[in-house]
Amino acid sequence: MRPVAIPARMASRGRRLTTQRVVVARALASARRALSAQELYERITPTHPTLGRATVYRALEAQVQDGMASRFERDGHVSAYVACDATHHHHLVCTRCQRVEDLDEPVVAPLLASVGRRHDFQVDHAALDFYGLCGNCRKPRR
Amino acid sequence: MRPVAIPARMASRGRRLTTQRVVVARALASARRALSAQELYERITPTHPTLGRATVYRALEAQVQDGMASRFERDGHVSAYVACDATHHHHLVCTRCQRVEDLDEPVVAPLLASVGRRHDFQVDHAALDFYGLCGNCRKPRR
DNA sequence: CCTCGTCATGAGAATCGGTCTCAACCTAGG
DNA sequence: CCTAGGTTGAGACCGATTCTCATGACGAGG
Repeated sequence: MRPVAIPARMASRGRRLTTQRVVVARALASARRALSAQELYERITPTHPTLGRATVYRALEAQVQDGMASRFERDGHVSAYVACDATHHHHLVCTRCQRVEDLDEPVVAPLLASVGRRHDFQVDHAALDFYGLCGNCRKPRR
Repeated sequence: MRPVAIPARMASRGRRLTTQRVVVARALASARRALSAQELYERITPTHPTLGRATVYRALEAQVQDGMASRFERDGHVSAYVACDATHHHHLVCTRCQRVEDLDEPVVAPLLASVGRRHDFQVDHAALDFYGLCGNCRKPRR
């Protein structure tokens, strides 16, 4: 599914490699869509009943810091996370099915240039994600 | 400051015109930047000590629904609000000083077109706000 | 300008993500 | 092995927002 060994990407900056973090990382990577910490916790609990809620939050935070995941704001003040590779890019998050697509740099670059030209404003690259409906969710429901 | 009579814009859809909502609307309109409900509450309390916190939240929600304000997500799962006119547009929110600039349709249109062309994805117009640093906040601090 | 049906309000309790605390534990380096 | 220091799990804690419910006010229709 994701040939890159997850553990290999978790050793950064004196961060220790623990089973818990690997479990969380695998669970997120295999989801292929945006999940909240709570949702992830519920997916993990059945197979790892002793893994604590706080550990999930901490593991997700670590992944975000290490560039292995990005965080989104979902409606209702909830954070959602998606696994992503370390090369920076932006995302299209479907607000209905939570599926995430990558949005490449060339698509957003003109926008940033345009904003810079018209307004004196530096858009935060890390905050540049877009929400909406994917093709599937836009089809008329039966 | 804002010549349009606020009360006149608050009568929509059988919504009652109460002093409390006018107070909240005026306070937000005169702020000219993004404020959280709590911040707004604190600005209102000195002059209207009996106005309840819940009322502020409800008034802000009503304003968002009626197109008199937009809501942003600030770090820490806090909502922030800005007064805006009913004609739709997007915003540049400075994450440091919370000042808000308007971003006109012509600037974002090419982006939406580009996304539609490359990915089958309909970006939610209402969710299209950008965060970053305004010119002022980007100047080197002394 | 009085009445009534509703919707709105205020105060505090309740929720609910998320974070913090701390003792026990484990990883990595020597 | 042994130690130092990052990690963990449980539960307490926090802070923003929402809910509850009795009371109060808006405003349409007499």
